Amino acid sequence: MPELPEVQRVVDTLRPMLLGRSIGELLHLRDDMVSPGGTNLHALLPSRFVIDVTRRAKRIVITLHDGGRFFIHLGMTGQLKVVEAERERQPHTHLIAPLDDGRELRFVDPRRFGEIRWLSDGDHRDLGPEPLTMRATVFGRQLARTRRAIKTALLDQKLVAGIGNIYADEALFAARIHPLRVASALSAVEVRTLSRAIKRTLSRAIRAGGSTLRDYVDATGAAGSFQKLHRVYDRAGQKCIRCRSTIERIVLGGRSTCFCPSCQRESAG
DNA sequence: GTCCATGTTCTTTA
DNA sequence: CTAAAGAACATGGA
Repeated sequence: MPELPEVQRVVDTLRPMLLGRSIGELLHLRDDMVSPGGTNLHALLPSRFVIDVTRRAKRIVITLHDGGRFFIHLGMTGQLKVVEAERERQPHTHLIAPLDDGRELRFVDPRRFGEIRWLSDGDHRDLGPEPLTMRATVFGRQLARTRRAIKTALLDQKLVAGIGNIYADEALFAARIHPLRVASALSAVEVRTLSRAIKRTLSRAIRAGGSTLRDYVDATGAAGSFQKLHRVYDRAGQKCIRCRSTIERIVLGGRSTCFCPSCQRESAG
């Protein structure tokens, strides 16, 4: 469920519900979801209050009043919600943190690809620039260093952080760049076009509340609607909205990749 | 039973 | 060193 737009949406809806709230004794914690191993959230969270909720890449970062910080990564199926305490618990709930307003912060993740990580200083170092605010020249410098396919490069969180399978395909379509093009072989014009396409696509997706394919909801439980605006993702076999050609699907880096063979030509000419 | 899935990381292979 | 391919993690839906 979660790429940058979905995570941003969770942060935006979570922030007003958490700011200034203090956390009580944890009611439930599956501690193998917590890293580094051995981190004792039962000791770290209670009686502290939340002063900030932000996003870095696909991570939801919560800052406490004494400077302690942790993040939650939603993996594929994670949900982070604030609900009334008496609300029935969903299966696969791995964290329940009671708040001082009668509500609870809950983390639900059936596939358990997500994680809760206590942050020590210097974390996030392994992540590339934020795509919404990066300069095109920085992006270009990153791309120039790799001969991988551009689609594969976009999914590399060290190269640029926050893009996943949906938005990589959608941004490449918007920029009319074939997913198999060698990253370092893109022209300066193409790099700028792609940089802009990424920002525009992500911004539109955030405005639409993200893409809900199956599980994704924001912190209030609301689904997104950007899936209705997908041009190529999950549209293999259907007609391109721009040229009526048939959208193709290939497998790249183990991920399915959808593109329009006519709008996104493989040779630069 | 099969295949596929919005993510990340590790291993093997070239 | 780069990077591609495959598997792994765990669960559920079609």
